[in-house]
Amino acid sequence: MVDYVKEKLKTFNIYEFQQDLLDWYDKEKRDLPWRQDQDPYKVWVSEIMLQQTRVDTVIPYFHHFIEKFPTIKALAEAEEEEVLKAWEGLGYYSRVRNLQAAVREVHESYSGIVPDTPDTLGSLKGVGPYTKGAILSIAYNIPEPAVDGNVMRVVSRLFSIWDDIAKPKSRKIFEEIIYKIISKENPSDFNQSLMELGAIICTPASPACLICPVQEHCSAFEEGVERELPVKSKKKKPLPKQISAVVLTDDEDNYYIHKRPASGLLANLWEFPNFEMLGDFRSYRELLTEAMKEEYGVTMELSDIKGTIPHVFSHLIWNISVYFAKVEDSSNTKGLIKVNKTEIQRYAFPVSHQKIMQLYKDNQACHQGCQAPKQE
DNA sequence: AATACGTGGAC
DNA sequence: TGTCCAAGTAT
Repeated sequence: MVDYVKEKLKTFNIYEFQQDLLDWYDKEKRDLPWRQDQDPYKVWVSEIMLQQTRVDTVIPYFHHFIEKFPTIKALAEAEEEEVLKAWEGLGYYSRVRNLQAAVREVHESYSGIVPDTPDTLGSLKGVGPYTKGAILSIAYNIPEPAVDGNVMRVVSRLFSIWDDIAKPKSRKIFEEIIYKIISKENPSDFNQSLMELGAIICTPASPACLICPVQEHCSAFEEGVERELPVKSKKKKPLPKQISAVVLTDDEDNYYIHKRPASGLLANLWEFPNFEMLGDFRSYRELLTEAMKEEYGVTMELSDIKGTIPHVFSHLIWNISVYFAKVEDSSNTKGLIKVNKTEIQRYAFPVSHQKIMQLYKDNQACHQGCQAPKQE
């Protein structure tokens, strides 16, 4: 452990800190659906969902997911298509593919019991250092650190730690501190209370130090630097890309859609056929027509652009120009699958393509409305 | 170590 | 409108 942390720990009253924090948590903790019990499976699902995702966003997904897949067995035996559909719109879709793979391993190799040892638990797909510690502590009451963004922010303020929390190696510093200060009597509530404090009081932009239950233990507050911490280096800007997409239909109102590869961006999700436009923007219609012919063997008459849908990822931006088209020969659609407008609801799409579908539906509704004005 | 991987909300 | 996220993991 580095010297400046050792120094801070000497004057840190661990027992009183635990008492103050846990008392506050008892009174103020939010009533969240994954806090009903300590079922390791439900704790696991909630921790995966909560990765890089806000509590308010997760709540409805958690209810639906647990209702649909209430147990390890249920999730292990479910179709991947159905599982992805339950995750639709949550983002970071590899999380749920890894979760199901790991749950299947637990089901088959560990009699359906979520492992309670760091090595075995950490060997499961999608279970990294944070999630491992969260499950061990929250579900099994084992005093392991669960260091996420909240904990790094809170602890960096408590001990005035100026290391850059965006750097991977910084996490070790925080884990060492947690090992020293974690409650051995109640590691479950201790870890959760630290995260809860970060979510409610010790927030990034304007921490509510005046009502903080552990204000008197906080080095950053004492020094008046709580707004300067934590140090977090910035990430680079997303790279913009021009995409053209086609809502391809036939005379029977079927859609022709494409399944994305099993790895990489939006893995295993469905999409409308689309291509990155690298050429001259004046010839995008021709580029798109050629690409559709080459990639899928599709010939069609392309509409004008019906709209543009921006989609911002963390590392890139799609500007999706949307076209409509009817297939000329529906037997010639290699690599696309045909679904009717009822069936299409069973397939999981990224949000950008849900918006494309909505654009198409709105356009149709308007069209019908114009042709058939309502009667008096 | 640095980058890929989603989305919607807050300021 | 732009910027920064929010209970991270895999490669």
